[in-house]
Amino acid sequence: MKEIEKAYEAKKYEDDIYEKWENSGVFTPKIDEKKESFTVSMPPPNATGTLHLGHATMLAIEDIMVRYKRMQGLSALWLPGTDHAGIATQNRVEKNLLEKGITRHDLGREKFLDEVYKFVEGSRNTIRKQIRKMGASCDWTRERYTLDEGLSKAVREIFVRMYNDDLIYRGNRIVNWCPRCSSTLADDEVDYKDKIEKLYWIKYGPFSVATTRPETILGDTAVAVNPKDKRYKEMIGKKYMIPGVLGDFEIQVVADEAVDIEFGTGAIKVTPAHSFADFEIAQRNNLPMKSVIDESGKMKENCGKYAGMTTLECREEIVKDMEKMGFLEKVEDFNHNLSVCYRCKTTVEPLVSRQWFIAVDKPAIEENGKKKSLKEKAIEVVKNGDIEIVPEKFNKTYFHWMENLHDWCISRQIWFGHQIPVWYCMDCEELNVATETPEKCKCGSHNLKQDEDTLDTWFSSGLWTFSTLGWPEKTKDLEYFHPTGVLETGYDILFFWIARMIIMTTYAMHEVPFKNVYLHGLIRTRDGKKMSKSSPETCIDPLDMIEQYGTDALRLSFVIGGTPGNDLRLYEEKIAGYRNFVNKIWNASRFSLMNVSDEDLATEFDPKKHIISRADKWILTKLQYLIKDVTDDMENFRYSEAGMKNYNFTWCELCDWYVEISKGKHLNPVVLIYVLKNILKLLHPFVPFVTEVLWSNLNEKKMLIEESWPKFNKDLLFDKEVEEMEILHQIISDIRSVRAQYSVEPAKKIMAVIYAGKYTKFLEEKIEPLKRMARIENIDIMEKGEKIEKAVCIFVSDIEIYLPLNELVDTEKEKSRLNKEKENLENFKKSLSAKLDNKSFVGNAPKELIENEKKRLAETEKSLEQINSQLADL
RNA sequence: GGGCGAUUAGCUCAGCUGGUUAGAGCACCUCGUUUACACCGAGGGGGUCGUAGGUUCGAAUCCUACAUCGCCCACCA
Repeated sequence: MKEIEKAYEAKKYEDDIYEKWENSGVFTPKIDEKKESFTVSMPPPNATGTLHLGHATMLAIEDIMVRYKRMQGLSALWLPGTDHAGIATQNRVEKNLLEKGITRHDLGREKFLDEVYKFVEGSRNTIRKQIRKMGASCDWTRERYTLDEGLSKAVREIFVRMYNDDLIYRGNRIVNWCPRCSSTLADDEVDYKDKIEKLYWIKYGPFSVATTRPETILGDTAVAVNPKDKRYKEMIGKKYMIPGVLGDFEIQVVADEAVDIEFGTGAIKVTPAHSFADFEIAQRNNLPMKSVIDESGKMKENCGKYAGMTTLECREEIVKDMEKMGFLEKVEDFNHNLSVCYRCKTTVEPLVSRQWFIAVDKPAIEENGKKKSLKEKAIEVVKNGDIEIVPEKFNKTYFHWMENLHDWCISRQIWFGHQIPVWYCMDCEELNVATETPEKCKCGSHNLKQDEDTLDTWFSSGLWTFSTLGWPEKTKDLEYFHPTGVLETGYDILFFWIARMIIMTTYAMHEVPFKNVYLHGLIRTRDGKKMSKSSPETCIDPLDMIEQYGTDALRLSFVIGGTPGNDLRLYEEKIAGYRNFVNKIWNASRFSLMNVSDEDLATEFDPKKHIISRADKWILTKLQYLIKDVTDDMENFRYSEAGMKNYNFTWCELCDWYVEISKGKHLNPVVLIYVLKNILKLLHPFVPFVTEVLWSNLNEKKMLIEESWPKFNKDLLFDKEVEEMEILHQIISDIRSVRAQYSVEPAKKIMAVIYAGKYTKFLEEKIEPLKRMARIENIDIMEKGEKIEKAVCIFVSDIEIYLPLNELVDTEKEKSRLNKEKENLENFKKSLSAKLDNKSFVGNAPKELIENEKKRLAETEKSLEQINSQLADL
């Protein structure tokens, strides 16, 4: 006999429970060769971050996976960490400094980095606390950070290996350059913005060309036309002097397939150094390159009077000048996709720069005597099923992206990150690529200078699954926990991260980083818009929701009603609804605890001894099917389904029926507690806090988190009793329904006469709950008997129930009620007979289905008979 | 331009390999302090499963076209 509080107040318990888990060491799995391992690498939140809905979703889903596997007896490791997020973090700190009027250059590299480290340390602690708030059962003893010594070592090691394998090279190539960040951007770090711009038509010697960027004329070295274009056939290969604003300049005419004959004049000006498409044309045609824009987005010295202007200023000036000089033919509006930096939204300036690249197309990985490129290997492991993506539809997206991947530019001109492990000799031309700072150059000189650039953040996070386990050392962790089980994250970083991990891991480890990829959708507002902090009325702060409704409720709202890869709309009522459910679990337990003794709690359930009633058998059977279904759903990543089934069982079956029937002398403490313990286990991965608090009241030795997942037990299936119980449910529901239709006050007790046929004995046993739940004063149960006057009649299976409501009975109302029922049944009967009369159906459909339909038809006919007979008497 | 997805009750969504008289939660209506829970209980209304064809004995589920919405990728001067 215990009494717990009337309502569950999450706030009171959550922090204590988390501390208890963490201090107990359950989050830290042991390396046990007898056990299978299961690893999840936590997608490292940015070091700048505070918890947002994306993190919260990821943490909820991953925690469900990990708790489930842990309860299944696997050695489950969930490895947490943070990402230094080079550009994002540096921008953040620069912004903070700018408020004080300081730029990073004022401080210099070292002092600036100190500022960054200080900032990062603060925000890392914030995010650590917030991850705990979500109930994440991750192993904090193994926490990693991309700039840890170990991980940095892994980064340098990989760099050196790839360099030695000729997979990393330095080249002059066109890159996306963000003048604000003063750094290159990878292709997928560029966003596009629709914008209407001016398209200028320019008289260009013998040609007429169009451009949205007249300032690039200063860097033109060619005109390209389509080789099939007859208009320019004669001109291909020739050189022309073109009169321009700075005097005549020379171009040559080349033929290239990339030029569209239909568009404009069919001739384009080529600026190899400042356009991706033009760069490629130049490469194919061996064109000279003329760079006219520098890295701050200003015109270079070779631009005469325009030197020093920004590109926009220059554009304005040059247009004016061209107009004066008669080169401008026309100007029109043009819908253009402007490339902008994904971090700061500054317009990207394509320019040629000397950068480090990873060669993705170069044959490198040797297998069975055949060499495959990084790309080929990364495609192969998904194609052959070594990695399975959930949902499957993302396979296509992945292949498409991978197949179109260009060499990956990995150098960034920012200070915060892993500095490139290359030392240039100031005395000779030699490059020294090494994992540690070399003492001297191969030539003997000590005059070495390390490359100023840092590596792309995704370079280091690409190593995440194995660098966090100790690689390049051959650690026991690495051997036991790698490859990891599932990589779970939002679909928006499939390319950024997952693709990179697959590339880097298949290269370094010769194995996949993970067996499964589970992609969750994005969280949206009720209207399907992106959650953004700029609209606080629809934007939900997870921490605020935890404060109000508890972590468990929030977790459920991420999981139930969503499917992998599809966006999920979230709003407060939803979370409140799950808070109600959490409270329901609490109260089902509260009821149980109030009605059992310590002795009952200590008694181990023995089916032979403790099963008493049909209700016991019914709930035990339902529980078995639940265990089976939920386990199956968990194995197949159907967390929403699993959660919903738990929800329905708890609320509708356990609370609404079993507990209700149990009230009074029918209560069977041992079975009730057995069922309760099992449902708490099944619910635990979803709502860890409330279930653990409740568990602590059950006098168990172990914590719930350490318990084993329930197993399906076919000895606890009692299908006959389930059928009988369902009849009882039906009778009670129908009586309640009639009471409501006749507006019989709930307080008023009525009489009932039941002719129960073969169910007589069963219903006699259940007379007490039947009276209580249908609010009946007196019930006469007989096998059969005469029809009763002035009574409402209900039929359930072949049981006849009479409710003598006397003066309340309204013959017309009864007629219409019965007629409606009759119509339903007749329609149903019609469709069943039509099916069964159809020879093709009988010939083709499975036997069980046909048998079942026949049975249903017989039942329907029986009910119709009863109703007709009743109608005849009215 | 290429690809992917969505369209089921007023709202948010389930419905896994085709066989349910189409489900849930919220909202709505009626009633209700009964040995847990008003963060509750009981009862109820509400859907020709986007449209049009097709495959099949049988389609919300498979195929085709169309419509509407959304996302991703590419990009042209």
